Amino acid sequence: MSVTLKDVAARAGVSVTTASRALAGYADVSAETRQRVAAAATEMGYRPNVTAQRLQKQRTDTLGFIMPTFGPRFSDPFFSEFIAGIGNEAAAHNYDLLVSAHAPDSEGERQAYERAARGGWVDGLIVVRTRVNDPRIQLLCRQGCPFVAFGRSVGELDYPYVDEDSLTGVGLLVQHFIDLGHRRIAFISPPTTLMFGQHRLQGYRQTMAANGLPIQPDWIVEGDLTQRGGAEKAEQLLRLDPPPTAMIVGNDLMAIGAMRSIQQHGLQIGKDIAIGGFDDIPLSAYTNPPLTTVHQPIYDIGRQVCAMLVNIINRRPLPTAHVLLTPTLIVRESSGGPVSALNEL
Amino acid sequence: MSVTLKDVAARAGVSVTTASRALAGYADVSAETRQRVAAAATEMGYRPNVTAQRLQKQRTDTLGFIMPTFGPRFSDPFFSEFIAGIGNEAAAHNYDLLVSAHAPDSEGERQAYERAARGGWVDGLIVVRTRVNDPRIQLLCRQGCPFVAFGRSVGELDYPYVDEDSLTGVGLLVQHFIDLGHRRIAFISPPTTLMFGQHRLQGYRQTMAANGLPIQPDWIVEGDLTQRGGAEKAEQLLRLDPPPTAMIVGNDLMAIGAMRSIQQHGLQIGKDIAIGGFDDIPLSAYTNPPLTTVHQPIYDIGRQVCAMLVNIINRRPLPTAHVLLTPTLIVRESSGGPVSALNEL
DNA sequence: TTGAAAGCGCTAACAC
DNA sequence: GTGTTAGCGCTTTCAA
Repeated sequence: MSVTLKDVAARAGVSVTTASRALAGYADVSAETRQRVAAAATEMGYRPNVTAQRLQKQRTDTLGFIMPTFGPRFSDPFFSEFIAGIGNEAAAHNYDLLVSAHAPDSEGERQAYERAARGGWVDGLIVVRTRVNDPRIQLLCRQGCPFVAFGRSVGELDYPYVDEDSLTGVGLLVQHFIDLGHRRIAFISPPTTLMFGQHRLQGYRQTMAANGLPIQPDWIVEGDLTQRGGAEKAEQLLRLDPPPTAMIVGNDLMAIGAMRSIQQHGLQIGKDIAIGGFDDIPLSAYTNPPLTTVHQPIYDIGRQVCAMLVNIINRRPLPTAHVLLTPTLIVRESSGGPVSALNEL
Repeated sequence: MSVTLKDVAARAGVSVTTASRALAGYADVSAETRQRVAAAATEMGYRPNVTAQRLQKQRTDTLGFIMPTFGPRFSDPFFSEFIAGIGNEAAAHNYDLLVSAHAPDSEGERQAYERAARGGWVDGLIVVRTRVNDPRIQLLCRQGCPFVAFGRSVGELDYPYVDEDSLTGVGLLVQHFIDLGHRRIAFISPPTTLMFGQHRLQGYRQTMAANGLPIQPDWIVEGDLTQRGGAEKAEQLLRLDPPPTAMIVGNDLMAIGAMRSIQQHGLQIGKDIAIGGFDDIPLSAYTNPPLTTVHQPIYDIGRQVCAMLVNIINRRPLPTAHVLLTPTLIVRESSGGPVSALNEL
């Protein structure tokens, strides 16, 4: 058992209360007493018991993050970076970060959110990969549990979020390919149960339409955000006759998978077919060829989401409750050069 | 404020004590009382206050993981997978997982471990990327704080760990390249301040020696585990005269960076130069060309480490305190085929 | 079978 | 300035 405040107080020859106030830096403690208490605390190596503080203060000083994992061999680099972002920001505000992992839409996930919403477990939650009619958001809103999401949702619910304007982002990508001369542009969509899946898909549709380009139904397929998924869907697109000359892939991980399939068909990326991704994960600059993509500052988003949540918990006014980041297109070799009329036939 | 045990007790017309025992399933409560209490609890939506339980029980039911982050834009997929592993296992044992992020060897990291070792914050810790003379391990051992590490260390300290036999793993890789006819094999080492860096480097040295192959000092360079680092170091190796015909890279992330540099020099991987990595991250099967590497089951290691920790915390006997996993070589195209005598000259 | 009472370690009114 | 007292919500002796 470790050193308690009581021990320190005894050593300093004061009451527990005084010791508490001395350490908390209250003004109504004589300088001399404060000294004695501080000295005693240091000598004895006193550390306040956080659990006791929490029980008393009725707050946990802990933020929760329930990470949607899709099974083992799950290793989306997104989460490492995002957790580093929230973790660092949380630490800066003296908050702990509780992480748990559950399959999306599973019973376990539901219970975890339920538990959090009940209060007493964490002071607030960070929600990612918002879904259409997201039950998590509905629950948290209903229960009045503080949270901030990375991602918008649909419906009349108003809640604080940070999001990247995926629609515009994919638009940049589509326009880029169109400007290079592509006409048969396919789209490997993220799951459209995810809000950003919808946005990205919509960005594709809208920009194609805005350029007067018809979309073949075959050109749109939905992947699961993994490399494997990307590879499978690209495979499917390559079997079309005629195949697309460009593929826009809903995230970098799938794009990397897609590139692999294409190369296995003996096709050259950037020449026979152009590829664009989304996220700009660090790896995307190191693929062969490097991947054209849309940048998303994950680490900073993590920090920002966390900072907002801390403000909400402490009832501090929020500068803005809805942050929509403007995407940047990162052009690399996978988009290739202008398409010749021949290739386009 | 939410429903407390007191509320439930009042509703059921019993004392708090009885309510507590009824819900805890003690045998000395009449079936009828138990019923009433359970009903009241359900109706009122009672959830025990974990903080109060923790204060009383003098345990947090929480595991800590202090993730060594090397700055923003940090996104090693290792951590996503590892956290998913511990998170799932922890949840299965009704433990929470507290994650914080600190730069290795920083003051912040030291304080975080200090805090954990003091007790009261978490019941135990998971330590990764063990270092030579690791101060974290020394601290935890000294304080008697329960922990399990992923990785061995040096010194007389005996502590529970899971580790992969990196030495043997790299050995497999080196032998594989030697068998293909390579003689000038370079090694991009992980930081040798990390234990696995030492092991991997040693695996390289030993296997080269065992085959009677001399090592040029120039052939060994040290990288920082990132793609960028791998790219830079490969660049450096390519400037050697004569350059190596094969490079073994200390982790897959650096290997991917190295491949990029090599390709930028117009060289063909698997033909002009062979590459091998370590970790078998999911991505390594999707690089161009796919990467020969040594498999490391991160997710399962996370589970196993976590399970061991839970046993230790609950003073249950540990089947084995030291687990050393046997590595498997995954041969893919980046190792190319046999080297011709010509190429080797 | 049940309840009163003590206490986990800390904070905060309120008196002195 | 400092101490007394009363909890935060829960578990657990110990008596009844």
